[in-house]
Amino acid sequence: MPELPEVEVVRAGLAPAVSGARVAAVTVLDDRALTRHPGTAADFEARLTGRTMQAAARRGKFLWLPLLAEAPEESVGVVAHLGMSGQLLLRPAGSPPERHERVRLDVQHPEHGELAVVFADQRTFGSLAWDALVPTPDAAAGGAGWPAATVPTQVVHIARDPLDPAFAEADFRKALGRKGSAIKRVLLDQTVVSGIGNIYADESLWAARIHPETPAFALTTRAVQRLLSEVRAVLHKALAEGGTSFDAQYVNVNGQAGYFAHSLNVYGRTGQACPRCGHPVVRVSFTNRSSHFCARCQRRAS
DNA sequence: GGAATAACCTGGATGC
DNA sequence: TGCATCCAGGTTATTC
Repeated sequence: MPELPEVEVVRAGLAPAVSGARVAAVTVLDDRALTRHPGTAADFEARLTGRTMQAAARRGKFLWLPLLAEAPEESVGVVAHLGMSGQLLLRPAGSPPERHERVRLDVQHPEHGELAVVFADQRTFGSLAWDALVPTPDAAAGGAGWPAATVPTQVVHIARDPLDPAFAEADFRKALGRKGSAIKRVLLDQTVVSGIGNIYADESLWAARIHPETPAFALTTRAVQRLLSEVRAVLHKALAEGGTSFDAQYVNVNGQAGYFAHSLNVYGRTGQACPRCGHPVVRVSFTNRSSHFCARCQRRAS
């Protein structure tokens, strides 16, 4: 499931291939890949064809490809979200269709020549969209790979992620102090902190020895600092290992899987011994999904 | 206004 | 073997 490390691996893989590349053709094979696009598939194809991409940018789990301006004051780009199973793949020009391929961009790069940027998505929760870029509320850089202080309108409500140099720790602590919800729910709230999904929430809470159902406001300042430190450590480690791949759902732009699944301590390890204390890892239902934790290491505070 | 929940979706795993 | 059901989960609209 693409969370921050997986999306960052994709962004870093895309960046050299799309920066400076011109979109020669756009083919939408499935309109469901454009659920966030305000117009039709034909509109998306027409807008993007002939445009030149500047970079590959990311905030949290959102990606965007800013386009070179063709008019004064114009600031636009293509927003991408991988959802549950989306993939952005780099393929040779004219390569056969990928399984679950939804959109294909045929691009021409001044150095790398002709390439295909393929958006494939099994469960169709991901999407692409044309969007305007607007100034960031804090006037800092938009996100990873994008030094300009702009973000797509669809991303402006998304908080900065913990690896962003402009991440405001004080604001994060204040937000937790106001939340009566379970800390895990807050970690998954992309308007509070972005980039964390179910896997890394479970792993970070285990590392910080915090029960997932602890009310956010009940965490001490020290506990919040420890949690943030563990979130960053988990994300950095996952990034170094190429992300988490359980099956073919997540791969990098070359179709290769990551290795972090081998480093998971609690996620998906129901009934297995906690690596820290040996107590069996438990799984509980949590708002349409699952939480995995060690009931001995992660005591619930009230 | 904040919090909780359902819906969207596909394919693999499981049970009968 | 074949069919039905369950499960995975990011985001957002809806409901409370």
